[in-house]
Amino acid sequence: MDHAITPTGQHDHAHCVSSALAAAEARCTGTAKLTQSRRRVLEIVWESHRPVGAYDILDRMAKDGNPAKPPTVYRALNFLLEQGLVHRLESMNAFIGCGSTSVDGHAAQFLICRDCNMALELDDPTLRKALDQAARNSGFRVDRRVVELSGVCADCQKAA
Amino acid sequence: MDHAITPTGQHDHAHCVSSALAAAEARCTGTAKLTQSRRRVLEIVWESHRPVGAYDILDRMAKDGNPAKPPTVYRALNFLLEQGLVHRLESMNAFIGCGSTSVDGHAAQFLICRDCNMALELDDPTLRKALDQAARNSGFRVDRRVVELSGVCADCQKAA
DNA sequence: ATGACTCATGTTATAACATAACACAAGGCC
DNA sequence: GGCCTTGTGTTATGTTATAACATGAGTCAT
Repeated sequence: MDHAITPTGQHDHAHCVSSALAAAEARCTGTAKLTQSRRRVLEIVWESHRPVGAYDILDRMAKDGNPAKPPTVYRALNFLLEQGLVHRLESMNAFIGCGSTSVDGHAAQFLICRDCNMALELDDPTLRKALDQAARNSGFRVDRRVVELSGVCADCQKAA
Repeated sequence: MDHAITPTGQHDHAHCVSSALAAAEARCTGTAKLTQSRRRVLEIVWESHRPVGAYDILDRMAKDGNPAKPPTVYRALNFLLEQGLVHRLESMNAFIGCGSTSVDGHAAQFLICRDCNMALELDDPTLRKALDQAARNSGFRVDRRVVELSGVCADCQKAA
């Protein structure tokens, strides 16, 4: 992403979506192709910076006139997860577009506002190192990191 | 807990359970009582240091001769979560006994071994501060922390 | 160009996880 | 006793996710 994303989403979202899609196209050039249904799911995920549930995506597709069944959506989501194009937020059973182009994108941390439901992706290498070091101190080798902090974002604090 | 817990559980587990139960009794002296069914669920959770699913608990209770329905178990689990006696591991939809007596016990971090399924609870204040600081840098106020690192524990690395 | 292979999709059914809503019981307490 | 709070029982249902099997669309070596 070459632009700032604020928690409230006061940004050029069309640009946001188009650059996400472009990045996805660029990444899926090999055997792993960004097919129609995968692209559609990715677009839906990127409609907001709020996490979206698999069944929300299904509803959205039904409204579109392209009704789908759960396996279709879960397959697309799993593909997008593998490609590092979306994240799964474990604490919400929901998905969000990956806003990082870094190699470590899937080591990201999330700040989830319980008021406005916005999820802000951090990609803080210091934090990642601190987490890995803590694990290493216990002899653990870390494969996967789930770091989800819930609370109230700056804007919602002001509003309250 | 006044004793070491190793990832492989090479410890005096009877002591482990009894001190967890004693701590629970001590905590639930006011209006929030540790009733029969709550105690039973807590005991089942403490049978191992592995996260246990709500429906595993139901199965366990059925085998005991005390069959229960899902709401019974979820109510007990919610009570135990409120009292800080168990944790929920979001990335596994499972529950584990809280091995911390500290005030910040619910800010814990977990190391989950994908081979032996053991979950080791860290309660690292440095890590907690680093996470809160990162959130604060984005203007977030943090209410709830989900930090779950999956990988391979020291013993399973040796075994492999 | 066809057979074999791989990858993606469609479809049905069901598994796994969690809660709503209502009825009832037990104990405190004025 | 009447009232209130807290906990439990029960039925039903909501929500999230996957298994299993059939079909189709493209590639590619022979």
